[in-house]
Amino acid sequence: MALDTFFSTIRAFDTLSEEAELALRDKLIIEEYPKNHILIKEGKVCHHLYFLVKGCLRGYYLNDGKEITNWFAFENAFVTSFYSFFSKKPANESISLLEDCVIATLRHEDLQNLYRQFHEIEHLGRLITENYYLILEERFFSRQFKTSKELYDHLLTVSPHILQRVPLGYVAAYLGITQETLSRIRGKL
Amino acid sequence: MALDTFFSTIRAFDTLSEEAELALRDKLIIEEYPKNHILIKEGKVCHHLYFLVKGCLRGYYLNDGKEITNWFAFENAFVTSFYSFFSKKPANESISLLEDCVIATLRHEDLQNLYRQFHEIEHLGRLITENYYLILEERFFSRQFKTSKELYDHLLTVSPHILQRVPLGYVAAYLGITQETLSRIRGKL
DNA sequence: CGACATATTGAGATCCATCAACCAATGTGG
DNA sequence: CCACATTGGTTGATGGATCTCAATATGTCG
Repeated sequence: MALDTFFSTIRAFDTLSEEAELALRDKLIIEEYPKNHILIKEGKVCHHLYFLVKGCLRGYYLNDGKEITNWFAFENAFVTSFYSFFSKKPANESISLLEDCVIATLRHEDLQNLYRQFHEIEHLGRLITENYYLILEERFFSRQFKTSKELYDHLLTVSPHILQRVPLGYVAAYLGITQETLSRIRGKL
Repeated sequence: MALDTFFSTIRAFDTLSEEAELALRDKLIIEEYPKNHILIKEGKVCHHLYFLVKGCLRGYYLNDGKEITNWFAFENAFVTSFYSFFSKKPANESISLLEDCVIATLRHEDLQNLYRQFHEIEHLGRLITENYYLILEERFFSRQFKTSKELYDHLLTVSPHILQRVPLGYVAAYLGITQETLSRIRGKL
């Protein structure tokens, strides 16, 4: 079943009681969306937390009218505009699908109720949030201290298949450089 | 009392029951340290969460043998090597005091016990973690899309007094540029 | 095939790091 | 109270990385 990967992902953080797991499972909705579907639109409040079961997608900002891809996600990642989801304010970023995707959806309100009802789910939520904080911190750090070439090489070792699934321009933006620069970095090998 | 500012800070996130607040208060230790004291040393595991009651301090990395200040904190901020504190691995960064400081200290183990014992404290911990995530995300975003001058101007509106307390070089590193560049940006007004 | 997205390459401009000199304020020990 | 070191800040010259603009492949899909 599609939700198996969801539960094995969160089990890496902590195990839930059967009761809590059932309650959580009950609130998750599996949906399929086609490539290029807009999951979150900038300016709108995002009321859902998504878990990407299959496919990949990108988050991007509008800067001077141009889309700047800021991150992407692959299988088994939590996805949302964390800013909007946490703060209930309109999102600054949009999310659009790079492939056909299978996504598990959890309403903000349902999650809050689960947090309230199950201490262990709130515990899990805290651990996952901490983990995402560390990932972001690591990325911030890398941007500051590594050269573009190092960032690119590291990305390739972590996700060797990424260029088969994501256009070069998006990867470049993720690394904080332009597509032309990344193309040149790749050329010089 | 020194802990009043701590509790009014966390009350901005959520209120605790009297029982939970007392249990938390019981585990907090107020300490004073002199300027230049090293609160966290790179390479060591950080077992404490700190709350800065009075004073200011900076976190820095070593890069090519040089200290690069990555952030600083003022009154009413939570401070630690989040990486080390969350993951229990040796810290990548050090923290040193820019002024004499009054600091509330909470042991990692005590915090975990409080989390276990009080759902409401775990709830609070989740909210605060989410909040710190958003602050980091905002900072990451600003770095990507704003010019150094914009970053500097924004910093001045948020913390107009900062240059009275923090040497220019540290501020520059925080903004991701060198001291010389920041000096030039300031000159051209 | 034609249209549109994706990738490469080139040339000039720009921002900023680096290296180095210099200056002002402060502090310290003789 | 002076000589000197230390810290914090400014200024100048140079080079490197990368952005921008533009032209030109290379794909890919209806």
